[in-house]
Amino acid sequence: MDYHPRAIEQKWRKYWEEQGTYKVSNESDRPKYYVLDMFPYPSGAGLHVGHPLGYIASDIFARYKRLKGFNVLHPMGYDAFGLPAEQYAIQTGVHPAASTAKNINRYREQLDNLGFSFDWSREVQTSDPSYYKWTQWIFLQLFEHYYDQEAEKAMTIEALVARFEQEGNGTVKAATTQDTVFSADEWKAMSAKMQDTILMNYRLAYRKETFVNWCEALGTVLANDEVKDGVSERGGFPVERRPMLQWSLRITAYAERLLNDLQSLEWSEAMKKMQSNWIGRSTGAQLFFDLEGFNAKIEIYTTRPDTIFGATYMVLAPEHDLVAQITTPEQQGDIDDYLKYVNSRSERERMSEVKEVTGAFTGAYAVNPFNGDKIPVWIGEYVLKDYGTGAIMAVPADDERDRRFAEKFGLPIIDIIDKSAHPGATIEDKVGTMINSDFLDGMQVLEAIDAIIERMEEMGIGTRKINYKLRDAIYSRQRYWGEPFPVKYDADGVAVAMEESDLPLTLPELEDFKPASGGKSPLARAEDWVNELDAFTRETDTMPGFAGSSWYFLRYMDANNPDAFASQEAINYWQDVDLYVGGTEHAVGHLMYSRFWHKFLYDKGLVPTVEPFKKLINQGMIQGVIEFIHYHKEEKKFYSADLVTDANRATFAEIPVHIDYVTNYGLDDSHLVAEGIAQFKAWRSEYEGAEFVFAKGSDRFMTKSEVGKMSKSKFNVINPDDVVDRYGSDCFRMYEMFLGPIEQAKPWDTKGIDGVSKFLRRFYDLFFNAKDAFHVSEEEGTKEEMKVLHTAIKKVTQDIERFSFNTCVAAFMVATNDLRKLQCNKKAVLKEMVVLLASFAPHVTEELWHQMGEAGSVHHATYPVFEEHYLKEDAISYPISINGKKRAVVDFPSDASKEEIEQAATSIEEVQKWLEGKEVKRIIVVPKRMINIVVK
RNA sequence: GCGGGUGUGGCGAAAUUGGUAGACGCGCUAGACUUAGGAUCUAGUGCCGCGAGGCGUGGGGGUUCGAGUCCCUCCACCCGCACCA
Repeated sequence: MDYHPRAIEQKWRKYWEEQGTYKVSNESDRPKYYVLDMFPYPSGAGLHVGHPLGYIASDIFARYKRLKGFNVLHPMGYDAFGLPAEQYAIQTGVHPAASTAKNINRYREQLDNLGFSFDWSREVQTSDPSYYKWTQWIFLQLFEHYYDQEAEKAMTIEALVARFEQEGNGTVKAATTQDTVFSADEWKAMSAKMQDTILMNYRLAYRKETFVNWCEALGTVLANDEVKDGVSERGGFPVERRPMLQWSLRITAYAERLLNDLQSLEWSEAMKKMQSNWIGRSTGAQLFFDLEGFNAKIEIYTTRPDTIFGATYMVLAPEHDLVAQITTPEQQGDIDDYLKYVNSRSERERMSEVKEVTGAFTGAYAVNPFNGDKIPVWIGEYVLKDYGTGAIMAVPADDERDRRFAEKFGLPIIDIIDKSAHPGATIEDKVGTMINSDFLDGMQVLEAIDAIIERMEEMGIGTRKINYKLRDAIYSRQRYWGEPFPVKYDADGVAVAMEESDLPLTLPELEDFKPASGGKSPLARAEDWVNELDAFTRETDTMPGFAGSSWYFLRYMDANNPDAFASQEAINYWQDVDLYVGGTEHAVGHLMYSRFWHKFLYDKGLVPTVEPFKKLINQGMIQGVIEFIHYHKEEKKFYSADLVTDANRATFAEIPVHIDYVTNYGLDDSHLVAEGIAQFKAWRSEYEGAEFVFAKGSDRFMTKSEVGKMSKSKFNVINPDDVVDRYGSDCFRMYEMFLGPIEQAKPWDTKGIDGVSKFLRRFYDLFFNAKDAFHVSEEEGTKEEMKVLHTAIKKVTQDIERFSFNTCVAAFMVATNDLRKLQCNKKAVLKEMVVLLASFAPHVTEELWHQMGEAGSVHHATYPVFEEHYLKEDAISYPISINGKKRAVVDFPSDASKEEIEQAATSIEEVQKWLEGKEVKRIIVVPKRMINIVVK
């Protein structure tokens, strides 16, 4: 019987939809399991074959868990706010909502074509007001909370205000940028605006001045990668770093918990490492240096307080507040020049030219608190404003960067650590004996660190301090297509939260999506909307992309709830995501923010778990193959790739060819035949007359293949729909899994798909007799058949559990080939095979399930049980011992006669006899493997 | 520079705790059936060798009766971070 996947697949997809086969309830006595994919941004390009890899893997796992008896939540939705739709709107005038809706429809069609078991009744779209109402709501919660470091959790601003009224802020230990202390009376005496300013220093969502790349000529803020050589990439206008008032989220308050809780997660080590590096915890000391002639101190952070006797200069970040105050008149010119230079450089340039040493002397001197030495104070861009205190003590003897700086500017270097006992230690290794360091002399580095911190604390000039690289997240975007802030400002500019009952605050309609003047969001042009409230104006910035995606996994639990972001019953039932599948590109963005929001909601008692994503699998990217042909620029002819040599390569241009024209595309043997050449000429009419020089002695025209991203501009996008049309989605799903390990990046190569296609046909054929009629026998399976079945059950189950889907497909192939050889048509065996295969090939298994006359859906069946006795190699063990030392065991098949065993045993003894006189060192017998006799 | 990973046939890749390296698929070879074969089926296929046999998991060294797997070292490629004091 011929296998016609398209007809079968359409039939069952319709059936599933009608039957609501994949609808999942929040009430079940089955154990819950939550399988989640990172939801896509619906781009205009649609899906290519690389996108579904993770979705297929998670779908297989979700189906497997369902068959195993779990109530499985497996939803899908769209991260629908984003820049591309807005750019498209600016160019074409098409409203982002319209283009997004169109793209979502296209995505849905493509996803539906692959037979996923999503429960679409729970679909979410982050740009839908009924969804972003709750994004705004969570933002307001962040706004109304601060982080209390004693309670180690978020607490309300209301409670904070109450404490300020009682005792001021001196006793409050909080994550804050508030650096002055006030009493209760002082607090009460403050103006509302003043109080608001102070509270902003505590709120988890707060407004502050942040440095951005400002382009005056374009009237907008530019992202780092839009700035090149200090000018805008578009237009070449000057760009400066300028502070702007922006919303931020105080994620740093959660740094310690975000770091500590990593260890409980089943994520790859690489992923956890990326997160912990991003958080970047370090321990050290914070201490003050007096400034000579000023009533001010420089506060610095160092992980190496032990090296303080080698501190021969200090460096402030160029943006440091003290710079203006302490610069001497003689140095003012130098400093101004330097600041001008620094401002002209984007953050990216500062990062990319790490090796270059720059700086300027302020003319001021600090005083070493331990020996009274005068230390010159410099500024330099290698000291970052946002890390530590934005100021360092420089120890050129023990820090690579400080040394380069000292060498360039001729500053003194004092050796303070003797590393002669540690050959091979680098300049920054914390080993060696202290020298030239007063009371630290003779100590080892690690004891010296402790000793000096103790001394500093006694002297009251410094403290032990933990620092993080993690920065607060800037949360404002000057864009239209994002969530509006549910915040209004009074005449004093005090931010006031909107009432929950007024949410959602929806986006106003606009026709022009270009940024407004002064770097403002296009929303600023919706004046009616901005000013529609008496005595208040609205915030015109919108939230960034990660806002909506930081909590969507919770919405799926109760996606249509109008009264809460999800009901407490739903959240308590589903708890958290058991398996999360997505790309590594979100390692520190989305995954960090989601963990942060989740922890905040946990503090509020709104979610029962500390972490949102228990287990994480990162699927590798599927790349494309880019095919080039060689064009001889002078002769104006195309040459087959084998004719291009290193010697003549320069005379050729490489022209990308649409892969549809290439036969056997892939890494070897890809070529154009006459038809492909005709297609190419029709496509690129400018080459219509060009001659093609073929490979030697062949009718082939070789191309050059390269692995790269699939993209429209490389003409190498493979649309899954085309593959599905030809082979069916069961085949496509299995082939994607068969390509290789799920976490590994690999180029797409359609060539091997025939193998999987063949497998499916053979599997299907098992159910048909020689006359092509459906026929399965009611007889019991033979011992041999049952062994094949149970080998498959065991292997497939193990492999699914460890996400080794490629070997799983191989196991299906082996079993099918074996059953074919056995000419097995026993229902008892085949029915189990159908269920086993159902997660991978949902359509054909459903078809066969029904053909066998089984009731309901195969996807509600019970996963086959593996019974060990079918696999057991019945064996008798016969122990032998040699030289009284090693004990070994030889296994014989159970049908071996006693005589055979005796004989084998004697033969071993005979070998032993034969070996007499020689010293047998050892005999190792590995059961069913080998006998290894070692003679000395 | 730092951190993480990878390296196995012509290709994609397998290989529980160290135990017959190369499962499975592609490709290739031969054959069968066919008007035909880019269909299907059967057999073969790591390399060298007629053979017996030898050699084989990036290179070199080590531990072990035994190493793709463990240790040291070097090389190549990929990914992430990048002046974090």
